[in-house]
Amino acid sequence: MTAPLHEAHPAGPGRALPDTQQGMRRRNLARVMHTVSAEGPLSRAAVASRIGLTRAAVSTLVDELIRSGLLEELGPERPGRVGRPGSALAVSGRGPAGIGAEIGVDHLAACAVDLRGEIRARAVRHGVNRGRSPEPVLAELTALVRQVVAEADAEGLWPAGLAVAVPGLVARDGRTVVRAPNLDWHDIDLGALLPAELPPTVDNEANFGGLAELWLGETTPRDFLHVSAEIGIGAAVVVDGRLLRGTRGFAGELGHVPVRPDGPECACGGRGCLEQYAGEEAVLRAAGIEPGVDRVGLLATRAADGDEAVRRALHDAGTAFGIALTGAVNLLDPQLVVLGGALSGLAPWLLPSLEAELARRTAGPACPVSVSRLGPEGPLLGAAHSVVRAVLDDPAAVAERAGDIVAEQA
Amino acid sequence: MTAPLHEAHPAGPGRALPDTQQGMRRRNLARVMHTVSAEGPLSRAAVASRIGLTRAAVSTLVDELIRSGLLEELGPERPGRVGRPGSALAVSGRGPAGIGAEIGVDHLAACAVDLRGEIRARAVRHGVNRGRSPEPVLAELTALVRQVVAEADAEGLWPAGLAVAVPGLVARDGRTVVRAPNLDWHDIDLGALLPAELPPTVDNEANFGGLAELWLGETTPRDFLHVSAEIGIGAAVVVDGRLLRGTRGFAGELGHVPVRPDGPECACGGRGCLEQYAGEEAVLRAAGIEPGVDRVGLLATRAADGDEAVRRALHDAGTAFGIALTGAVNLLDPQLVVLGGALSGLAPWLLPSLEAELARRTAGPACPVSVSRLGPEGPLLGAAHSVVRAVLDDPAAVAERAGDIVAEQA
DNA sequence: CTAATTTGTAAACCGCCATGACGAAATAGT
DNA sequence: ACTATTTCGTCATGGCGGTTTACAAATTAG
Repeated sequence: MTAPLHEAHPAGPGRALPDTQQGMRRRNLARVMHTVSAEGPLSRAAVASRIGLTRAAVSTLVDELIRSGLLEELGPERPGRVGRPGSALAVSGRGPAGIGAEIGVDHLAACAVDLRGEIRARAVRHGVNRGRSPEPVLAELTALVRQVVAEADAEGLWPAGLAVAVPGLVARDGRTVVRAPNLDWHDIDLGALLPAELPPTVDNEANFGGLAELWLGETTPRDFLHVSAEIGIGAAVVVDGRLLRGTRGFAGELGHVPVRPDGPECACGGRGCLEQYAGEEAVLRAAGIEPGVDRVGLLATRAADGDEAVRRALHDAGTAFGIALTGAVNLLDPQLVVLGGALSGLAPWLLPSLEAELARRTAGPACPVSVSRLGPEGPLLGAAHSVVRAVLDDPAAVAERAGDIVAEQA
Repeated sequence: MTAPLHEAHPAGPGRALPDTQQGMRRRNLARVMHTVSAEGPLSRAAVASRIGLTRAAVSTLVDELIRSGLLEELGPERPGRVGRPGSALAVSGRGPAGIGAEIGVDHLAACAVDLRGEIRARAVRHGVNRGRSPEPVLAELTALVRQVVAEADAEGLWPAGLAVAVPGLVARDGRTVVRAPNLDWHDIDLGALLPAELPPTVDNEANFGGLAELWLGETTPRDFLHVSAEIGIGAAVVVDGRLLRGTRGFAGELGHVPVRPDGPECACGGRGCLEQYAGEEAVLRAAGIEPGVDRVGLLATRAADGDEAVRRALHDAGTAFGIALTGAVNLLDPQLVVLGGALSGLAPWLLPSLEAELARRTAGPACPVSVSRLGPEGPLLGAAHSVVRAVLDDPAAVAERAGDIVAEQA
């Protein structure tokens, strides 16, 4: 599996894959799953009218999905409408689960999400990972993953895949961490260090955060820019509901967009990159936060307390964000910019100057900016959900494995 | 027809369209057309092996396409290989044609391109359009289009659609020009002013230029940024072989990416936008080119002659491009940046500083920059080809109309 | 209690591609 | 020269998948 899971079926005029009846069946199975997943309990007739197939066709599709354990029959609906009530169908709460994991600078986490999107198991382990070598960290993470898988198993769930969010650049192979500055990792093949029993997918935490916003955000459109600043400043570019990865997988490096071309030097080789003004280090220094633990938390506290130096630092960071985002908005014309991750907590003090700068530099109405409500768990949830989406995108692929599982249990 | 023609069949997991056998047939017809179009004369067996269907299936598809006049049988191949030689199939040089048109600041143009990609008719009319009202300009353009259509008709071609490239922002409806600063047009519905007998599609000239690069460029990848500077500085963002349009259709506005946040004021409301350093006006002023006709031509001549002021102006413009492109490359991670339009002629003097700036600001290998070979006709060709692509993308839709045409002729 | 409406399913049907067999047309080997 | 081999295009058959049509079941409206 070289391509990320949730792009298992990249459709488009470009592909030269054959179009056979089996493919049609698979796509229609996926369509049923997506419809039921997105619009809650639904009768066969309701599904049929939404996806444009006949009731009879949907019946056979649903039968197959129920046999595979991906859908469940909840029983007759209780309608006030005339006519025979339908039998409500819902995505199964047992069967395949998506396993998400996250490698943070100071924590590790894993969780299991069922097809309904419910978190069914989770495990967190705090501890500084900065500077540790990959092997012990991955060993700890593997233990967490196994723990979560075991918990999920106890609830009748089996792992359909594992997705890992890391704070760094990940190659398009979905397993190699090219550069994770805050861990000091370079060119590490995580695929080889993760539990062999699960097909793992690795991606940037900003990307998974953006996907979480796309899939779980309440009013998130299909075209937006999700900005997060856990470590470096990263952005997820979502276009038409798809994540833009770039040729090498490095798209979204907002942190190194030039803000002042003659500004301070940056580790990337450039000068005046956004990170020099709005990166964690830069802001903490400008705010006069002394070294210690949870400096970002302290930053938020002091900002809330009205500390002038802190407020000014955040104001200036917001201005820098505004300049960099002006460029991004001009290039991409997104429907929305979402501030996620650590930024969401600092938004009250960042937003005013950010929005002012963006508005000033935009002809006509400026791109709206909102704040994510997913909190710090966005990347972890996005990772787990990416596996769930892969199942919804191609239920037939999973159904085979599900059959094996059922056979084993019998 | 609200969506641009060449996106007639937007496929993807997001769509909720039914997947029936008719749709399958249509997609397979499209696959045959694309394969034959892209890889020259091909036997049925060769097509079958490329698209993964059986020879029998391809036979029936090809029969249908030949009956519709979209494919032609060239006769037996002359191979040195063993076995019965195949019968070469080629895209028809008669039948549907794409009509492209361009509204430039000082010219109008139209052309007809057949399914093979050959230009079969063209018409140009010089004359300054800046400041003229849309109606007379569109009337002239309509005359050019009718002339081209008549020429094409004489060669057995009928117009399958009309695409118009304009130097300005176009709404996503594909007909409204929101803002064309160099024409001084605002919120003009070109759809209402164009020949009613043809379904027109309007788009930004930078976008069509980028699509021309994608479809006609010799080594153009599927992920690139095409920069053109006919009037303002525009870019076409191509991701995975698809043009990124943005929510409102305004994506690619590279000219208003901030280069120096405190630089000179720009008409867009911002300061220090790329256009203030690399826009036509700015460069001409810095180069000391006096008012007159064909100032860009003069610029190139003097640069070639070694004029120091001109060279310095272009060097500085290249630096500004480098800064703006650094941001774009960090955000999009394209495989290539292509300089097109007027920029290609000035590339010798822009490239060195541009590439130096880009390389300096990039960690690791910098994104390669190349120069388009399409010359100033890129947008016009891209427009005409967008209609051709629409035919290749859904031959069944055109086959119906083709049937009508044949019936009329009989 | 009947009529109307809607749901889910079964049987017959049609369209599309796969399979397998065949003649046609070339090359390779004797 | 003649045969064997290979490849091409086509035809008949079959399987698969969604549609159409019909019908029983389950509800509401009158």
